[in-house]
Amino acid sequence: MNDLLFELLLPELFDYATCLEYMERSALECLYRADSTGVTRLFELGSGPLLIKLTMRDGSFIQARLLHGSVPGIEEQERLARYITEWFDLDRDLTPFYTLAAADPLLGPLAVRFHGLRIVGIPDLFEALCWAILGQQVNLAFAYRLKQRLTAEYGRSMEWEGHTYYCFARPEDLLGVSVEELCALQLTRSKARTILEVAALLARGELSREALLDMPSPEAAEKELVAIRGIGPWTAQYVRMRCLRDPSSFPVGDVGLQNAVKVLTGMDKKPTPAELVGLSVGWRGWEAYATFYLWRTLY
DNA sequence: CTCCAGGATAGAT
DNA sequence: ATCTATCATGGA
Repeated sequence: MNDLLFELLLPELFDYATCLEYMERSALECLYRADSTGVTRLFELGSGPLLIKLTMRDGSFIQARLLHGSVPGIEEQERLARYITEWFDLDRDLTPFYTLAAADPLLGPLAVRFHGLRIVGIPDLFEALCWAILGQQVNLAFAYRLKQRLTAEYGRSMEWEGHTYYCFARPEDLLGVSVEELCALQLTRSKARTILEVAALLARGELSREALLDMPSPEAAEKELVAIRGIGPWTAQYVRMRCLRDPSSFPVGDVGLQNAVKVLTGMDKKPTPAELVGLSVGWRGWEAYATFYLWRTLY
């Protein structure tokens, strides 16, 4: 099966190959498979599981093809199209970012080197929160393993042509689960407790992406998230950046960001958050993109 | 054994 | 409101 479902017109300043290079960076990523031909991912948006492959046509369209599953209805296809748009930040006009980057000694070379790279997002709030929580204070390789175990245990999967594709667990999938069960997957008690708390809040409708986006400001949404035990500034800013799509989010406490700046500027030690704020005066409004491009230099 | 990794919290100052 | 001791797990 290889049905073309729909096409999305790509914006200016978008480079699919550059985005794919970023997505190929970790062989440990379990929630999609990326190679130079495209990205394949398992979706659950309504009636049943859909294995979707995104490819490029003519350098100006993304094609969504159904590899396996029953052909979704129009409403489900619209949800899929919205997901893809969010995933690759297709609605964003990057012109202002490239203008300011060109005048910035740190970002200038990166804007050339990674031209057309978008912040690859995590549209699903539960997945974004879990990924951020799992990534707290551990190296990325270990964070990927934790996510893989969590997904294999509580998510769903599909075999197709010799590969296994996974869907991340939904909040409801974790409702009866205990802290001990998650600790058995090598999560710390804090990560386990926080993920279960977030799952419960989402399942009860007391937390949602829509509600966070409806708040008066991204800062207000961040405050809401930080009120949850186990979610600090870094986690909330990370979610602002990759799920809520706030281009001005700036996770200054991020060790990866600090290391990237240290290496690129030749500093003898990592910059403090205050120093990062000082460096970023020219990035106003686009700190998240600056951060993402700086992270990109680490791989 | 030590130090670090895409931190957070409670308690002290 | 800002510092610091502590937690906690795997990798180098």
